[in-house]
This record gives sequence, C-alpha cells and structure tokens, in this order.
Amino acid sequence: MPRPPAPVEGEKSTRERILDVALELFTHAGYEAVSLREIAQRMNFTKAALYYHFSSKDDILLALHLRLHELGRAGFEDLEADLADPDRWPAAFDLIVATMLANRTLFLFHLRNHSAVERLGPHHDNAEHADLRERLRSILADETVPIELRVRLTCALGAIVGGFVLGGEVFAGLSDDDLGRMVRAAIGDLTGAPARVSAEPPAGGG
Amino acid sequence: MPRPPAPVEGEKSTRERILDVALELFTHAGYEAVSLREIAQRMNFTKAALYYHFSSKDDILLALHLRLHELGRAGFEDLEADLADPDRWPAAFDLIVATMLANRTLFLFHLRNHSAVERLGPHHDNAEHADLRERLRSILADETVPIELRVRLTCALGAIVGGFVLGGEVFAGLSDDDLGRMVRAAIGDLTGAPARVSAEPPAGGG
DNA sequence: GTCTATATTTCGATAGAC
DNA sequence: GTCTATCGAAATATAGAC
Repeated sequence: MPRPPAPVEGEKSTRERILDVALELFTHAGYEAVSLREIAQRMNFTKAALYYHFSSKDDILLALHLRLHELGRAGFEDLEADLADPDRWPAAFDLIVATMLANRTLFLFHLRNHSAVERLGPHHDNAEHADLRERLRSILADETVPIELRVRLTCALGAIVGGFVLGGEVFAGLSDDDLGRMVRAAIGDLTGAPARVSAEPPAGGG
Repeated sequence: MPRPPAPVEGEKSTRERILDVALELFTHAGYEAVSLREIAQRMNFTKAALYYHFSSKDDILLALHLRLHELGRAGFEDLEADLADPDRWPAAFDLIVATMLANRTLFLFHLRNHSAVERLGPHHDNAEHADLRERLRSILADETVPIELRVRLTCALGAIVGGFVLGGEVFAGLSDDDLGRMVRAAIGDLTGAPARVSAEPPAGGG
C-alpha cells in the first residue's frame, strides 16, 4: 500500500487536506453518497491520486474516526469518575461543551455517519475503549449510578448536540462563544436540578 | 402450492410491509448503504418486484418521509404558538415527548438519514410547511422570541432525542413509560428555569 | 505525486414472460 | 404481483506512464 509523504512543518499535508475535504463532504451529504471523484474534484486532482494517500475509501473514513479517538485522549481521562458523581458534572460538562464546540464539525460528522463508522468497528481493535462513544456507553451501563441520573446524562448530552447542531444550523449569526454560553446555561439547569440535592444551586450564565 | 397473495382485511399491505422493512434497514445501515436487493431479500422476493409497488428507491424514502408528515398533522396545529410562549411549553413538550416516544424508530430514521431526506426536498412542494422540521425552523427563526429561549428550545429537543435515541439504545430494560417520565422530568428542569424570568416560578414538585 | 486509462463490481431501473 | 434477464450508469479500485 502507498505511504503518505512526510508532513511539512507549518503546512498541512495533502493527506490532512484530503481529510478536511472529506470531513466536510461526508458531514454534509453522508459517507455513502459522496464519491471519491467528488473529493478529488474538490482537491483539484483526479480520483486515482487519492489512492496514493489512502488505500481505500474506508481508509479515509477510518482516519476521520481516529481524529475523534485522539480527541478522546486529549483530556477525558477522568470522564468516568466525573460523570458518575453529579457533584463533578459541572466541570465535566464544561469540558464536554468546550470540546464539542471546538470540534463541532467532527462530532456532526460522527452523528451523521454513525452507521458507516460503526460498520468499520471490527477492524480496528487496537484500543479497547479508547473511543469516546464506547466509554460513554460503559458509563451509562454502570448500575452503581441511579437510572434517573443516567437518563439525565443522555438528555444532557443530547441537549448539547441539539444546541450545537440544530442551533448552529439555524442561529448562523450567533457566535460560538454566545452559543456555548447559552447551551452551558441550559445544561446547568438540566443537570443542576438533580445535583442540588447534594450540592449548591445552579448559577446563571457568565 | 397454489397460494395467491391474499390481501386480507386487517392485515398490512405489501407496500406497508416493504416500508417497514425499509424503515428498519435504512435506520440501521443508512439509506445509501441499503440496496434494493437487500430489501427484496428480506421480503422474500426479488428486486424487480419492488418496482411494482414503488417507482424508485427514492420513492420508498419519500413514502417513509411522508409518514412523518402525517405525524405532524396529527396534533401539532398550535405548535408555533405553543413554543413561542414559554408558559405553554410544558403542554407542548408533553405532546412532543409522547409523539417521539411512540414513533421512536421513525424519528431515528429521520435523524440518521437527514441528508438523504433533505436531498428529496425540492421534489415535493405540495405543502408549504407541513414538514415538522420546516415548521420548527421557522419557529427558531422567529426573532420575536429572545435568542436565549430559542437556544433552550434546541437544547430541549436535543435532550429528548438524546434521551430516547441514546437512552433507548443503552437502557434496554427500561420501559417506554419510565423512560418517557424521566426524560419529561429532565425537560421540565431544562425548560422550567427560563420560564420563571418572564412568568411565574416553576412548580417545585418535579 | 499526480496523471490517463481501464478493470471489476454493484446498483438502480426496464422489458417482458407467467 | 412476482419472476428472469439484462441494460446502462456510476462506483471503487488497479495498472502503468510521466
């Protein structure tokens, strides 16, 4: 199989630029609906040239999936512990909100291409639970935590996704900063209510 | 054996059974990834037979999309007015939660095949804003409503989707009734907090 | 590293028998 | 209403020139 070129300092490699184009196209139209010809066209070269950088179309999908893996290793080491304790939810959700806001497209890509990425699963058993989604599932399956709290967790995560995906689509004039603040306030109320039985009342947006 | 296909009263038509199969396959694997051959195989007849019931693959997708349209006509006449006024949110969300819970697969199908359905858009201009999603967008674009409330609206809708999709996937042992109740409680906290700034305080119960 | 050209497969869709 | 057979288009992927 072909080997990618050495990355140049300061500039994005062709491989990364292909991934950027693929990320946008896959996110907007869906993985299966996007042909390599389209990607090549956007890169201003031909379809065959892509095979120098990637061994297959699935390989591009996998590379994009791995971007999410790396994101998971960035700062979510204590995710399980944080989410298992409502007192630590504010900090955990702040991190999640900030991460999702800064990588909105990547998460949207994952949401929209859930099935395609899932189909890739059995191939990359390099890491056991490095995937954020896998770790999340194990948290939600933890019966030590009351089911009410775990359901609220899914609602909170859905609220973030909804606020960013749906909101980011409709409220085009809104800055990331403002949107993030409003979503965080909403999450605060959603998660603060069950937490206040053991912690302080929620504060307003900053 | 001489067995003519019996169109018995009270039984689902072949067309509807095809749609049921397509709904499941499209939801699980994605529209573009599912071939007519797969659908036909599940129906125990051949690919060509599908063309007696549907004029194209897109026609199947459209028919499934129309199921959501019908759902929209069921009881969402006052949706715009209800969602524009935070005081009326509880009733509106109760209806939305109940509807989404009862038609979880259909909504999940729509979520997972968002791009494919969207691509179908320009073809069926029969109704202006019959689509629930279109109506929702117009609500979210209504600048009469403060942006904070509209963002909360997107969060609330996301919370419902998250609770049902993610929750329904992980909490398999949980009944629809219990899940619906917990999600409704979460939505109540999420939507009750902003309501108190412009109206009376939320009911302390829960 | 990118090109032209082509191999191979699969898909959506049609025609016509029964 | 379902079948067999097949068409044409488009997709992924490969081979080899430059």
